[in-house]
Amino acid sequence: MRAVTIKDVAARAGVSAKTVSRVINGEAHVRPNIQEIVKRIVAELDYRPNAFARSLSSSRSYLLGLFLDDPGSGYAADIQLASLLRCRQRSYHLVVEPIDVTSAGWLEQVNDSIHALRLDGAILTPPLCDNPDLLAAFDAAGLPYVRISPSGRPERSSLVRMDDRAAAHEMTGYLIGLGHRDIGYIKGDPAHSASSQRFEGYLAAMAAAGLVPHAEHIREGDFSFRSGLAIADEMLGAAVLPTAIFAGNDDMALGVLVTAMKHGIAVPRQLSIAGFDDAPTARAAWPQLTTIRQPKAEMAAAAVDILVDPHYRGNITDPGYQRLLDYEFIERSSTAAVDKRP
Amino acid sequence: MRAVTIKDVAARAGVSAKTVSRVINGEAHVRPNIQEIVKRIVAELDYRPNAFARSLSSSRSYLLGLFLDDPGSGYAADIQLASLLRCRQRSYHLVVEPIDVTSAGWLEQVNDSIHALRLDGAILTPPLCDNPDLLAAFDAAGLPYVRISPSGRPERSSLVRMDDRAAAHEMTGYLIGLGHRDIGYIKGDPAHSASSQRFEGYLAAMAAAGLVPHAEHIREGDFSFRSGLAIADEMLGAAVLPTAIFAGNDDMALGVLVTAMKHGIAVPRQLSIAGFDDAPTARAAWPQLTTIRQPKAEMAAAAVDILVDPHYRGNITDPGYQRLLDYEFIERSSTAAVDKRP
DNA sequence: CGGCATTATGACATCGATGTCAAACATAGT
DNA sequence: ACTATGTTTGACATCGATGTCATAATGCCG
Repeated sequence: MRAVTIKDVAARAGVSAKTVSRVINGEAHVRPNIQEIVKRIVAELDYRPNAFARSLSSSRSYLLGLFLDDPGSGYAADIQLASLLRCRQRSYHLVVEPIDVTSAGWLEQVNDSIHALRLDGAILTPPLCDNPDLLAAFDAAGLPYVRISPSGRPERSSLVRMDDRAAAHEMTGYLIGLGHRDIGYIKGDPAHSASSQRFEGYLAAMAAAGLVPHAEHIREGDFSFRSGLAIADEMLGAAVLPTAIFAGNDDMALGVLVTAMKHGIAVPRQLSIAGFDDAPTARAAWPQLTTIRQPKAEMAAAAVDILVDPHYRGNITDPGYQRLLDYEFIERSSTAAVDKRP
Repeated sequence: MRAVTIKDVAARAGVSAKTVSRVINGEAHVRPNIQEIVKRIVAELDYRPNAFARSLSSSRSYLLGLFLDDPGSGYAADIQLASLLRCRQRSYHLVVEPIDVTSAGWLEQVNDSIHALRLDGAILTPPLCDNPDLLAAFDAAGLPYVRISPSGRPERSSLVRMDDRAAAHEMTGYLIGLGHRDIGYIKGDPAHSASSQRFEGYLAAMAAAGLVPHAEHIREGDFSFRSGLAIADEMLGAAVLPTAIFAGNDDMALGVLVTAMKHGIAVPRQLSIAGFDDAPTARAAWPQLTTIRQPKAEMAAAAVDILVDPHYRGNITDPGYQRLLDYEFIERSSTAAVDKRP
């Protein structure tokens, strides 16, 4: 029942443990025929290197940490799955670390993980990627990290993002193109930098079309379905209604959708609704939401790639380590040309 | 920048490394005043044991594996988060392993994880917990595992579950109590044993009330929103409509809800809809779904507790290692007394 | 105060891999 | 044939903790 070790393989193959190690790690300087023999024995014995022993001696852990703020969200799930799969391809493992910055001692917990597990790298999702204390802890530990969609400071670390501003600009332009002039906007959680970037895109597009947003039709939510519900309830109960509402994410857009139904407002005939994120529920809703697809899987995979890249350490300013990925505009049935009839 | 090791602590405290080890692991036979000194030095130097070294020498990895079939689902997210938090409390770490049993070489991948990481235990979620190949792999490796809601074979391993049958029975009884007689049922994915258990509960409750289900109103979906949509579309387009539909999970129930809206059928006045799971979307929908809350977090935590219990190894038949947790019936607004008017 | 059980402590081997370095071997050039 | 150079190979130390076991210190008793 004892596990097979490198020595067993070495003995059986008639070579030293070091040579087996060389073959396994694809190092140079091993005669081809010996390589073959070793590989055969490895397969025969079903040998698998012990990750702990390897980490201990090589001081690499082959472990990446994924730090999440809200692990229950669909966003987190997508990022996690994609990173996991990419890690597997690169024979790394992923350790998921949900962080609750409101709990006492959270920083201590982060340090525990970093040091006990000797992580080789970390992936930070919003809004953690903008938390100065957290970044300081990583810097102090000398742990390389990649931020996904951070708010700024590109010089601080490598990062992976999409252009939220441009996407929101495009969506707003699309609504304007449909003939909408009074377009409401629901901002997201101000803790997320994406919220302001998206809002800026909206404002810029409105300004470019010479439109002035109706003050009552610009609100701030927190990215939750619930906040979408509440805000829409106020907005749709008022005297003057917008003909379109652009929400900072799909969850809030769905809140608007449900509220519109409750108020007997037909979507998209009387009200167009646009979201952001392409959450699974965006497709599940009826009518399906027009939205922006974030390249979440691609961002996660790119983050892993950067961290495991052997040339990576240190040179974060290399443009290859500052990736901008493409979003996708998705037109579905929650938006339509403005209804001209009185 | 070199990390602090146990030797550093030992030297500074004027004791041997072994004594430091004893203090850290709370072993007996260390004089109280020495314990204090060591603890002080540990804090001063901010020492943290290297998990790899510890695992290597103790042949315990302090790692638990969570094996998931559909990592994107809300169910998976809930289980994962709860296990993660409990692992942290017990100073274990969790490695999440999504398994795609349709992909080639999945079993090989599982074996890799088991052996390379030397997992101390595994948590299996449905439907993986019923996969004979997977269980065989764990047994062969001598890896203890806890199954969450398995279909049966309680003698095979310790397990944690709730009574799906009783819950479905209760829900059906509740609908009957509201005056419903023609209650449709949408079965879940037959690969999940919960599907049949819930269906049995439904059948038993109907039989107990002397009701015979309308053959056309019993269908089989696959737990997806989409399948709920399709099935409801057929059922609600027919001549004879049920007055209530009980779906095997919330996603399908939501499909029914959306379809009812599309057909202009008022919920719950003309049609009562009940779900199962208490998915987040069940509360988000409008009207909110009447459903059954599964004790997912409690099940996950219990699974972790069992695995890290030092008395655990082997004696799986101990009743403490076969836990049945309580579900909760949640009445919301998608169900109502049957409308007597013609 | 001596004898004996018990507690406290540390020296040393060990877990299973990789890093270092020197020795053995091969190849080419003169 | 004899260096000079480069390629293969393995012995041994090492990573940082814990397990084992021998020994030192202590406590208790008559």
